[in-house]
Amino acid sequence: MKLQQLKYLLAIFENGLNITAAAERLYTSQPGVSKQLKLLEEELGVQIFTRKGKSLGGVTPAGERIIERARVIMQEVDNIRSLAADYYEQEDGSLSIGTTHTQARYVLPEIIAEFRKRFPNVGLNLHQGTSEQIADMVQGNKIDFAIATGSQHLFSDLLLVPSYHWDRSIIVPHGHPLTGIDRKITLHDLADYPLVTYVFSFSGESSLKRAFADEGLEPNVGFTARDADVIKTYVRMGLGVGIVASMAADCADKKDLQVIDAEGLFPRSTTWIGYRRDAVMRRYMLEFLQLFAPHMEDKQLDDLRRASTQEAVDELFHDRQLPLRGGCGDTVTAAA
Amino acid sequence: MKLQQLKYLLAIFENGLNITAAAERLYTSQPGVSKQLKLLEEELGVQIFTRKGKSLGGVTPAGERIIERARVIMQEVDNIRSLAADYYEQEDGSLSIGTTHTQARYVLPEIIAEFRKRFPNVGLNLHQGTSEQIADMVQGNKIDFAIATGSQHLFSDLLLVPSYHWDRSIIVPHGHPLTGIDRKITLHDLADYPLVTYVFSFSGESSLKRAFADEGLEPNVGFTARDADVIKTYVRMGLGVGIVASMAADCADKKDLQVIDAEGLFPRSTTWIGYRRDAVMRRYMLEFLQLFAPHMEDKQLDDLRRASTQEAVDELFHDRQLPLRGGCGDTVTAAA
DNA sequence: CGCGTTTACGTCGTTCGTAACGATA
DNA sequence: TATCGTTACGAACGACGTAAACGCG
Repeated sequence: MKLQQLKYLLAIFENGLNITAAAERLYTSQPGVSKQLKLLEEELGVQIFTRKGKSLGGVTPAGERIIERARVIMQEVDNIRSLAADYYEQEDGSLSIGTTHTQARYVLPEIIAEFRKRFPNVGLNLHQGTSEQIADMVQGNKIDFAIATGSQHLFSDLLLVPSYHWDRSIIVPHGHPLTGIDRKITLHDLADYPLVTYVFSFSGESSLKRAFADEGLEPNVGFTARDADVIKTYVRMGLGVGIVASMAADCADKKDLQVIDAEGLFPRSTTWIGYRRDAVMRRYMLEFLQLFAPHMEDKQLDDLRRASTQEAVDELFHDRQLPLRGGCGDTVTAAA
Repeated sequence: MKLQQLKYLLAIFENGLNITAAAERLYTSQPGVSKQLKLLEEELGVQIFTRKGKSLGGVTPAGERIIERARVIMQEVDNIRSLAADYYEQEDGSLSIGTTHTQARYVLPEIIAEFRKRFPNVGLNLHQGTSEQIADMVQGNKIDFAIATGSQHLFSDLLLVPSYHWDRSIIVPHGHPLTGIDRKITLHDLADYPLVTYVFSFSGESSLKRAFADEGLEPNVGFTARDADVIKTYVRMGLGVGIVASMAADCADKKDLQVIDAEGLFPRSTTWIGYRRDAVMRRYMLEFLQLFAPHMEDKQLDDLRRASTQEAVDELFHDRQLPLRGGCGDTVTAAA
């Protein structure tokens, strides 16, 4: 058995049992991959894939279990490489982050700027998507970090570090009736207008809808979009009242949009950053983590390295104040 | 990086950083091992071992972590081989068991006889030792199963399956005063005589001493030995009253020794069988497990396969009756 | 000078890529 | 006939073992 054979095996599996495609991804010849697969199967004495004529048809039960194990092995091989590179004090490498639009657009820019300053030789890849798509990226081992809000159930392979809280903000065009109310806006006020907000996540229920339902109200959701910029565009066009993450209520928008703080109207959300529980983190990854969750002290970061279960991670933060991010993406204050 | 390099690395480490010894164990040439180590270090860009002149001096911090990971990898490689061999329906292989004298001498013989009948082509290795020695065997990955009583804390790498209970028996020469007592023997009765029993485990406290202490008595332990056969010999010589596991109060001894049941005098003990939590079990291993813990039904065996934490294993048995083993090694009855 | 590691080098087996072949839909 | 996997073969590479050199105690 050779590591290369296991690598080929995984590549074949991950390319839909197409040896040609796997060979291309591996930058090698197709007969080579074919042969190594055959050698592996011969050595083990089992078929890993069923054959449909000459094509691969499916994965045998033995194959499934072998693939599982091969995954662990390749992960550990990567870990050894990471470890070594870190001890070698090499500050190059690459960092792939899967995240949602709000984070990518309103929160990460300054963090990434700072990170680039500290690690100019680390390549950065930002992969944007829905929670589900990010979960897929995790599955395929495409990203080092996932950053999202809620949807914890999709990320059982990751350890999630709670990073900050945020509330929602209401955005309306200047002169909108809601701006005339001089007391605190209520859900009842909002229920009168068509709302423009985020597409509800496929999984997990919408905390927005729930907030209305708890007051016996039915929100009039006129339009949903995946990202705040689209929502703002439609709000500008007078299509409704926008409800977005406070971080997305950008200062720059105040020229043509009015931002109303909606703190207290909806449950506060918590954004987390997650990493594979079985992956070794390079030093620059730890630093990124600290940039993203700056409330973490060095000691906690160190404890985090040792934590291997979500419970252990939660334990580290359960009595901790997380920062609260407000408009313009700034950290406003510490939340209770 | 190659699997062979990792294998060599571990061999060097396990042979006290002596490359020559490692090469011999690997049935290969010493320069080959030396070279592969060097190549690995070069590829990773870190020293794994510190050098003392030309000899290896110690393990670097990076080396320690790399060795840890390499262990996992080699374990998974073994797992893949095991899996494959099982699917190939090969009923050969080998089974190494680490256990104590009592098990090896009084309990395992008939189990092993049955096992050999079912799997004549599986090589069997019985390694006998104290709990501590067995723990070392586990550490060095020398055994597939460990069988012992108590000492759970020594075996955190294993999943322990409780297998049966047993009580102690008192053995005395014929005509000993204790045989004249026609009520149930008490600890007070025993305290009058010098006792001959097992060497107390280094770790964990002696339940025997504790039982006496709970009644305000101080036992007069005259002599301790590691195994029941030695104890019996000294009891025959009139050196004291023997206290041994009931299984060891062999029927054959009744010619010259009298066996007095001590049920209730001392806390009941539980013998378990343990296997590495990260190892895949071959079919014959599962069957051995079932032979040793026959109260397990097929369904439980299947659940066991999936269990990955000790809690999950305990859960499977917490409302289960374990068999009770009595004199002559027979299973007497189900315990409450 | 013995012990253990590294270096040097010739041999042999393996991997790789190209090219040709075979099978399937 | 297009797609995909296997077989065949020569070139390049890498692993292994022997022999010899080196460093240390």
